[in-house]
Amino acid sequence: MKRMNDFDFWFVGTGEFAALLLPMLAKRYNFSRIITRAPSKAKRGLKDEITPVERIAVEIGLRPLRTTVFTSDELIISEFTKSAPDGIFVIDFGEKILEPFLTGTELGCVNIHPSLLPKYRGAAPIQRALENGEQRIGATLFQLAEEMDAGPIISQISAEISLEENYPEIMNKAAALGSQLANEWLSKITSGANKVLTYPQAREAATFAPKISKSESEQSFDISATLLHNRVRAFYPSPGVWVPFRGKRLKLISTYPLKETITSSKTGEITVHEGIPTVKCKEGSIILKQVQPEGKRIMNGEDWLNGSRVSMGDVIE
RNA sequence: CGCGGGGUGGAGCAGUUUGGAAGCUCGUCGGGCUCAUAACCCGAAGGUCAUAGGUUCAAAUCCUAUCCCCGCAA
Repeated sequence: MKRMNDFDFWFVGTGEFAALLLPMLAKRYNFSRIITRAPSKAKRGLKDEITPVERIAVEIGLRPLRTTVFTSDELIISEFTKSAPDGIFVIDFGEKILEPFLTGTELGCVNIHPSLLPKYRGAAPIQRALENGEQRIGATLFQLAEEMDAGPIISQISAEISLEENYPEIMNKAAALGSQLANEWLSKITSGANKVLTYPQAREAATFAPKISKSESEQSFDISATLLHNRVRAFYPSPGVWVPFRGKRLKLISTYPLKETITSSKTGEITVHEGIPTVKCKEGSIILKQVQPEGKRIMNGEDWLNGSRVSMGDVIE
């Protein structure tokens, strides 16, 4: 029987979620290859931006291999053909996995998805779940199949979340859940060989979580306080939520919804609630705990109130 | 060399165009009022105006260089 460290895996990932999982998985998994995307020109001054996975990999002493298009990368394919690993983790990678990788290993390609599949298939599962005000999130370990996020499930776990938790916090939680699933799976593999059961996803229950588009980051107070709050916490830190204010953008960083509606005030009007700015929404009102005016750094609502000479004015739109 | 905003007592800002005594809203500390207070009144402390150099009788303000923070775009 093979022991834990006899199994050889590849880790293929790009984004923050994969970057969180890599060190957790690397504690017990033996990754012979870390594969991530090549750096791209990005941000101010258009500097080379390495992927979160590469950053973390280097931090923990692993040497990642960069690729532009994984599935057609000659070098990687030839290495794979020569000596395929026992299995591949493909996490938050942003590219559809094709043959020879898909079915070319003993244990297959597995993915850890921060959702309770078949709900929230797609690119932004956590964000969309938060936006919809879900009270439970989860993680799913499943086998990759041809159809996106539709493969058979190995295991799944869920957890309760609160109204105050935002996307990065939930992502951390989901990663912890995901690594737990991965570790349990490894234990099963090492003890019971290939007797890991999977079950198909309920196709008719599937929902989709499309990427957050830039245009969604402009919001107004003409929706319910709860929905606005959910979007603020879901879209943070990128692309974030902003409202137009005095010709510039005012990013809403951290908020909290109130059921109460201040009567006799109109939508978008600012009142001061215990020193903290509060804005009336279509339904209820929203407390601005932290904001970020364009060109400034993140600040507390009170500070913004102090410096910007805001009082009982209007926030347009 | 993608575009742009900014660095001023502990916080957030005004003042820079038209050089000439360091200001605003808060916070902190002390005192007062009050049954009491996060409310109100009075007072105080606290600043190399990012850094270096230059122009000038005089620089937060004009010129040059550098560092740092941030928004947009991609």
